[in-house]
Amino acid sequence: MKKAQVKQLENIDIDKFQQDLISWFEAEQRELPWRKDKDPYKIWVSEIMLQQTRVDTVIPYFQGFIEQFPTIEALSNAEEERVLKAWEGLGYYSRVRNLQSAVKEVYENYDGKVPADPQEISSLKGVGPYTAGAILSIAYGIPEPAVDGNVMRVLSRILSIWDDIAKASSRKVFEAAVRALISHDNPSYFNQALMELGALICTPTSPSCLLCPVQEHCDAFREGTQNELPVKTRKKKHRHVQIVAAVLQNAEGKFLIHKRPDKGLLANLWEFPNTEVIQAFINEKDQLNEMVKDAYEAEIQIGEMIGQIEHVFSHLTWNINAYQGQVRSIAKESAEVKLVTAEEMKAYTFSVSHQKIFQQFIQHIEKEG
DNA sequence: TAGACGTGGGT
DNA sequence: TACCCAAGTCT
Repeated sequence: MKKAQVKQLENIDIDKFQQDLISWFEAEQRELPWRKDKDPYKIWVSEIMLQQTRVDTVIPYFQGFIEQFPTIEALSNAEEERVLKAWEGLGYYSRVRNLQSAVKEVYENYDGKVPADPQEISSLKGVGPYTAGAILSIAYGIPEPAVDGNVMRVLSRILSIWDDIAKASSRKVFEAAVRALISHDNPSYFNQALMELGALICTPTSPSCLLCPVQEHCDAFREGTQNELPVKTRKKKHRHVQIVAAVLQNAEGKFLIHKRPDKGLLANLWEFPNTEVIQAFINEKDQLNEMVKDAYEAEIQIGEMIGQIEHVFSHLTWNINAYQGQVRSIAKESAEVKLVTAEEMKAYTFSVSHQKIFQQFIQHIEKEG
């Protein structure tokens, strides 16, 4: 397949291709908040948010985040709890913890300036090959490839590259192609145009080839193979986990919440007491009771079920049976285990799954009157 | 290298 | 319902 790729590269008029692509981008690019200036910090924030996330979803988060943390210094000095709160609902929460960690690194060791060196910027937490290339090209005009899913889709079609883009090893094939094609006059627009083309024209299903500014350069269009490319093997189906959870209140009406561990799923986010249901055990209420007694040294009374929730992650599904109940006593309040009022709870960051549990609780209360 | 890591939207 | 998809990175 490498031979074929080199062959297609030789068929391309690179100057014309760059010109057609960039002219189209200049005319058709969307107005996006992170395109207003070239502040490397803002470009960086936007690129992290955009990872595996739609533009429409990111826009309000980007604006709120930049408002709260407008500079490297501001983010560097912010409390993690506030930073997580600004990310609440965006998903892949390790992104923002890595971002803050990397921003601190830049603040302390790079005089507060995002490094313009490929090796230095790539050493920052959460900055992989795509993000490094995106920041270097967009903020600094350095001709480095920024290969994301769009770029692989677009170039697989233009150059007839049949490598499986689901495999990590394929990325370097596309990086080599970009290095051969990229405009050294305007690497920023070149990279952004490739991605914009993938988002607006060269879409995964039913691409708009008739509107494509680089149609004449596209091997897939010539061959009629645009619906077969890119090659992407499918993932295995994920597992389901049964969860029992409870919204518990003490006599004053305060809610018992718990901070998750600093590694793994939903790291450092807050949650309502819950545990995985082990089949070969007693009933689920008793299992939750045991967990709460062991982990929080609390005595609780679990009452009615308030709802059943299915929450789908990318790699697993939680089927949650949610209850309400009371906290009779608790020996160990701590930095990770707290009793808080509904108002105080708003300052804590919860995953969407646990927000759903609380919504069930509210609905149940309203229904009871 | 493949699986972990979120969420919401589309078919 | 059950996939797949969206500007990836880490382990």
